[in-house]
Amino acid sequence: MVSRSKTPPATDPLACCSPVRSDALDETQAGLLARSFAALADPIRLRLLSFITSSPGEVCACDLVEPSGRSQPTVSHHMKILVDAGLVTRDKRGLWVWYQAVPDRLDALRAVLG
Amino acid sequence: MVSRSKTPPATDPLACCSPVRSDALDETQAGLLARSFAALADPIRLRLLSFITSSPGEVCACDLVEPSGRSQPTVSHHMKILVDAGLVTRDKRGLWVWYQAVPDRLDALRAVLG
DNA sequence: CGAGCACATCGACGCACGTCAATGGATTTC
DNA sequence: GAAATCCATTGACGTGCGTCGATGTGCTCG
Repeated sequence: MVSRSKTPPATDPLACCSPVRSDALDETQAGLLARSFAALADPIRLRLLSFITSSPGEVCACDLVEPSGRSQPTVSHHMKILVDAGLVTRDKRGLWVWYQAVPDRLDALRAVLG
Repeated sequence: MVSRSKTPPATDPLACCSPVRSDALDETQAGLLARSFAALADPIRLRLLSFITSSPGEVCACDLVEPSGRSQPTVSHHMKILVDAGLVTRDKRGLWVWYQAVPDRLDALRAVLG
């Protein structure tokens, strides 16, 4: 045990002050948000998301493999992470899979940074 | 080699279309941004940053250990990651270390999401 | 039905991350 | 100078991630 001192002698004008703020993130909130940010913590996934958000409508998976410079299984793996994070929707029509961004989720993440 | 087909038969109205957008993220840009997002991809770091951003001024490191629920070395480790990512500044005055958020870096990350 | 295509899943491999106890460095106070 | 305090660094451990080749699944067309 150590019996912390916390907030040093108040006589010192440079002493520690605010014990902690009240409107901070909850543990569960932080866990969910961290999982979403983790989906953005990879260059390939950032580029994949960029390809999708910079397109007006949907984007076909077949158009993501070549510009990303990764193998098809790797791209599929990363797209699954983006979909599981709720940042992108997946819609299979016929042989092809179409991806679309989810603006609400992106707004939620933006809100945490501001 | 595989000689992909790319953009399937144009006769099909549901066929693949946009090959790729032009204003997408560069590889180097994506790498730098991913490192910043990786700093937010951990619940403890999100809470630490939340403690700082929700405070009006600076926050003493001694006031971060207890509410985070982690050991002192672990908190120091995570704060170093936040500082290296440029999201927080570190200023040692006397025995104590004071942290402060960097709004410009947070704005830059917000810009990528919108 | 059978062949061909688009995409997902599996298995395996390195490598990086989160965590803590123990230790070290720097600074103030006596 | 010695003791005490705050914080950073080290070393070690388990776990998860990124990557690819190989294989599986579902769909379309002849």
